[in-house]
Amino acid sequence: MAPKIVCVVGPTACGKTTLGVLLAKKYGGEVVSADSMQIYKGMAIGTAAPTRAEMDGVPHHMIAVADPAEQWSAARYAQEAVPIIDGILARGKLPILVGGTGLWIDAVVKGHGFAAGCAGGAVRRELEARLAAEGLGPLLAELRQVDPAAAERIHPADGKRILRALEVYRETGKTITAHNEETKALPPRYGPVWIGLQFADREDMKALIDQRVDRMAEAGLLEEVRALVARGLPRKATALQAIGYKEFLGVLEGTSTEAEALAEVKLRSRQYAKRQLTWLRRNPAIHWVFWEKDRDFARALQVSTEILSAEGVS
RNA sequence: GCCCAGAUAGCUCAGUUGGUAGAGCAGUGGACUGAAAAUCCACGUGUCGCUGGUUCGAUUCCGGCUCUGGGCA
Repeated sequence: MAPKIVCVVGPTACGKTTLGVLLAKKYGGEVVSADSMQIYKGMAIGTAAPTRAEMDGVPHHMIAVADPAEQWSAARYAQEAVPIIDGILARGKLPILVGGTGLWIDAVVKGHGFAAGCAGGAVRRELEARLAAEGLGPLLAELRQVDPAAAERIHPADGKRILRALEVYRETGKTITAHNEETKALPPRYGPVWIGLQFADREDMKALIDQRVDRMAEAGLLEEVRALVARGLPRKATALQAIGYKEFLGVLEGTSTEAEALAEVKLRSRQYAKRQLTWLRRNPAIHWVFWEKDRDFARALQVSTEILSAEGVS
């Protein structure tokens, strides 16, 4: 029987952090963050990483543990998060996975292993160079040769996935299609109880996102970005792809005003939240807690408690 | 007050040599197995400012009006 863990999910700004802490305190748990940007150091403001005060004495893992110059991946995350979760279980405590990066959570919960190959690897670099030189056509044709199923499944414009499919074949001699099938058959690592937070009205979510972005700016997002850049972070670093950072970089470089950047960050955050929802909606196991106008955490905790006891967590 | 230019999708605009219109952005939905805050896909009816006129037919041409820019007073 896979050990029980709790997963708190939902779009950005929906209150995952707060509910995670409340649950941890109630159940004697520890929070493991599953956030592809909070993982990096020096990005607390723009990623709305929990502060000391917000953590409220609850141990948090996988936040600000990575050098922003590095590029982390779902695979690397899972590699590091799984032992931490197992450690929490071994101490007789409840692991609470809290985060907005769906793929990362799945990578931990499911039996998934990722096939070999990684960003910056020789094969990847070679394929990227070919993509730049020849365009997608030849790569897609090659994929059709080695893995017709993948060529069929992946959209012909999705360069990233075509590239990865080819990479897997080159690195392992096995198709990504075969790899996915094998990995799908693996038993799940954990027995997750999914709690999803979401606004009943999209407008309320928008209002809260706007408010939160304004607060980030007040809290010194621009200075945070400046500090990252001052450390010599390369422009195309994954960490600088984070919403808020790439836009405020423009302010530092003089290509946009702070007001423009602010509006852009709000917009991108909204679109990001929508993508997160699309990812989560296909997971039928999630128990959704819908916020009305305001986020009523007492009620959310109450509902979560009922869900957890129904699922046998105590 | 006069002159000029605009007024078309939520926004910015294109267009129709007269046969009721289409891009980008936004929005909505979707995909997603080592970049995932990434990457990619699908979805376009709106009194074509109002009102007269010409016309078989006007969003398109003509007149008037309203509003918005800019200029002259």
